[in-house]
Formats: sequence, structure tokens, C-alpha cells
Amino acid sequence: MQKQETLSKNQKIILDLIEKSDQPLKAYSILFDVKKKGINAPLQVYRALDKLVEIGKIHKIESRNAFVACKNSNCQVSKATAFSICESCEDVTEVSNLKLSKYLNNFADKSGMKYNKYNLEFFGLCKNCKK
Amino acid sequence: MQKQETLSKNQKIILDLIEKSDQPLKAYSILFDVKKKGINAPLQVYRALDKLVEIGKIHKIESRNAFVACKNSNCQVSKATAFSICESCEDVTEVSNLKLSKYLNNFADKSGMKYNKYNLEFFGLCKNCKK
DNA sequence: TTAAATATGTTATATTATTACACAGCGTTA
DNA sequence: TAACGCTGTGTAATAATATAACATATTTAA
Repeated sequence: MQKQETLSKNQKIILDLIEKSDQPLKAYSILFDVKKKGINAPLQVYRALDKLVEIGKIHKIESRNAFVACKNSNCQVSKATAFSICESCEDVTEVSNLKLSKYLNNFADKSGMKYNKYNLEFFGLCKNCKK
Repeated sequence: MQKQETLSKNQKIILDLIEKSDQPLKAYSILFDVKKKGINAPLQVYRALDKLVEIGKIHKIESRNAFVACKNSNCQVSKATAFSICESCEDVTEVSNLKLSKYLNNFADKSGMKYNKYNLEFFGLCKNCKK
């Protein structure tokens, strides 16, 4: 949590916004929302997003080009991420399952390549949409 | 394999191109390459790509906005995909590991959501780039 | 107290993807 | 065989996502 203190102005504004949303936000919707705070250009948003992803405060949902706050309160670096995505309502939830992350962090296939990061996205129908 | 026969002209041209490449291709690079075959517009490419993804002939590498041919020769539907991506040379390989796919296909977390699809991307350095 | 590193602001532009509309070919079925 | 649904094609325009290039400010650390 101590890293929070050292965020820059724009980074704070944008992290705040993302943390207040329970769903992933897209870069240009963020831009729209922060214009009233003096952030005027896409690049200002993307720069903050890049930094926030880098330090693990937010994650990018690659299949949706959208960003969510990290729910692992102690997450410092974004290197092992998993999400479940409802294909109907687009609700996204971060999956935190110790077994899963252990399994994937230790995964090695025959290529001999050692992975230092992964991103997993599950798709399905959420409880509400299954009804 | 029998589905191959029923691909349309544009779909065949584009699948051919992707299958001949050992690395993921981006939509506009595909467009550039197939102009000589009479495919002139992005939409023609995207439509073919959508279809090919749908029937499992190719996969989209979400983090790279690029498309690779499916290496599972008998893959009919693209519902469980895993790739390893070298962050230095951008080499991408499809991971086919029965244990992994079983594990992920059966994965269920506390949300009770049942997944019907997933996409997993591992990142690291490939053998060549590790040297 | 200067240099290096990080962040900001702005304009322009590149890259990725979709909307909207018109029409062609093919198999069904009525 | 005509009407229909379905899938695919072609084209133009535009939307959505992301980065390059340049100038300047602020913070950090030697």
C-alpha cells in the first residue's frame, strides 16, 4: 500500500476512477470522465494506465481493451492474472484462487521456456445471465 | 478437416496466408498481403478472420491483436486456447498440454460460474532470447 | 546543484475495428 | 419456380484504440 503515496497527480485521478468502478473501464471513457479534472488528451490517460498496470494497481482485460482495479490488496506487480468474463452482460471478476495461480506459476511445457507472467481469461455466463 | 472444403474464397485466401506464416499476423498486414488477390478493404479481412476464429481454424492472440493458425489439427472450435509469447522476439507458440487443458476446462471457482471457454497467454523469454 | 529519471501537456497521426448499405449465390420449401 | 433465409461479397465512411514526436516541468539522488 505504501506505493500508493507516490503516485503522481494524473495517476491518482485515474486510479481513483477505476477503483470506484466495479467494472472495467475503457481508455476513452476514462478520458471523458477525467476531462473535468484537467486531463485532456488520450496520451495522458494511456501513460497513467501503463504505469498503473506496471505497478500492479490495475489490470488490462486484453480481450476487452479495458482496465480494472486489482482486487488483491497487496498486489505489487501484475504478473499472474486471471479473470472471468460473462459473455452476456460483460461482467468481469478477478479470479483469485491460490491453487490455480500456483499451478500456472509453476507450469512448464516441453518447450523448456520458463514463464514469468501469464494472463488467463475465462468466458461463460454469470449467475444472473444463466437464469 | 472436412469443414475446410466449405470455406469461401476470401476465407481460404486468408487462412492460407496465416497457415503459411509461422508467426501471428495482424489484420492490416494480412490486408496488405491479399490486395494482390483482390481483397481491398479491412472489413473483408475482418469478416474472414471472425469466421475462421469461430470455426477454430485460427486463434486471436489478444494481447497482440494478431492471428495464428491453430496447430491442433483436429480443432473445430476455438474454446480452450493457450499460448506462450516471448516478450523479446515476440515469437508465439501454441501450448498443447492435455493436463493443462483438462485442468482449466474443469476449473470452477467459488463464484459458481461455469466457464465454457478460456484463453491463456504465458509471457517469458524463449530459448534464443534467454541466451 | 546539477544530472538523471519521471511526469506533464499538446498536436498530430497511426493502428485496429465496425457501421451502414447494396447486392450476389445457394439451398430450402411452399 | 418464386419467394425466402442464410451466408458471403464489395465499397465507403467512420469509430475506437493507441502511439510518435516534441517541449517543458518536477522529483530524486549523487
